[in-house]
Amino acid sequence: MKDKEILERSRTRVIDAVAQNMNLYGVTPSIGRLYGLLFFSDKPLTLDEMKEELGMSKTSMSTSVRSLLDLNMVEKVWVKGVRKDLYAVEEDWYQSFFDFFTIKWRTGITMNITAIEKSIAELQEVLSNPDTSEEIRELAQIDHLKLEKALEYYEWLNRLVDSFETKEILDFIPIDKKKDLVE
Amino acid sequence: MKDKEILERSRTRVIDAVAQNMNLYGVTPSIGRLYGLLFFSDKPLTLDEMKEELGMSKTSMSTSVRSLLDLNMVEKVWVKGVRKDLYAVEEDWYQSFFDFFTIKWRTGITMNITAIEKSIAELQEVLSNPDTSEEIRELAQIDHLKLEKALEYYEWLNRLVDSFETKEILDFIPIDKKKDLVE
DNA sequence: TAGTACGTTCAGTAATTTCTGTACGTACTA
DNA sequence: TAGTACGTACAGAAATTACTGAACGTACTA
Repeated sequence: MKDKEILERSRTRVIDAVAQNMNLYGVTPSIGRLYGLLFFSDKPLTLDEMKEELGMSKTSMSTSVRSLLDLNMVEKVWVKGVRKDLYAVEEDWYQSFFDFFTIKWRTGITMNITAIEKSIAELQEVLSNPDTSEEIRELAQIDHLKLEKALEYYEWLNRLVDSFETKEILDFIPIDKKKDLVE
Repeated sequence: MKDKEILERSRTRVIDAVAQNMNLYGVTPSIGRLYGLLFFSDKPLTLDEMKEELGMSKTSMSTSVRSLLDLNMVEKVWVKGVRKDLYAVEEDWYQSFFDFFTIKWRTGITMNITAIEKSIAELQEVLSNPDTSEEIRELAQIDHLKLEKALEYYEWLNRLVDSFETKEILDFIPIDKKKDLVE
């Protein structure tokens, strides 16, 4: 049966590409392939089915699915009468994209802003002290300036992530290609 | 000398945060710390200075700097009379951000679009063949639909990256906080 | 031209990450 | 209540990635 092979190959090609792409975003290739499997599956899958399909351990399936859940890329599905946990992909890829980067970036941004603000405060302390030597004062001033610029950048990034989280970015880059239609 | 320590500590804190953040984007912590070092440095550094400062091998410095160069986050600086190569950070963090994601994402997007288009073509081939069994036809149709949706998503992502590359995103999310001033 | 200073290539090593199998806890079933 | 089916923690194994040091090529220097 040749056709079946063609379908299979067409899936595999896309799954590989998607997995590689997700890997670029810091997701393990295995997790990426699992996502691909779920993406093409016509029904939610159990851990055992995934294990079977990917030839990996159940433990791996468990932890991988959990990662995808944490990123809101996969959801737990409840089906009457089925005892095993079932999982399916979040169908809306835009939503997944926004969730992924909101979740992933927000932490980093917050951490950076906190660190920078703390350091700025320390530098200001040094600068406001009349006993500070001229040499130190100059160094502190330079660093202070750099940190202020960095802070501004992270605040901008925060606003970018806001526009992901609220989906307002879609007002600027609409899904519908005809962006300039309104004008 | 207490003040010097404070300055040092304030730098280290930010460098660590930045490195951790970059790690989130798929950059090695070592490379992140190197970037931090260059960020705070008041002058361009040589490989030997970096090696000294970070306590790592020159080989590592060479490859790490190359990575940062590839991402346009660091640039080679030429100074009259200095034989060694000198490197400094790209001062404009927004530019670095845009370059980073343009470079990193574009490849993945292109790869995915290619793969998806190829698979779609194959599926259409199967679908247009009158000998195709009803069972196969149905499967192909479902996959085809999924791939069309995925394609739409990647094309959207491509437009998002376009807005990074052209910096048009700054029209929507301005660096200057007062976004709604014009209205 | 020989000598030296530099950056990089490459093969091997170290460190980290990912994966597996066993053991365990919980919840449903008879 | 005992038994079974399930998901997950955890420790060790396998695979991958990051790092190093020696050797090499190139270009400047005397």
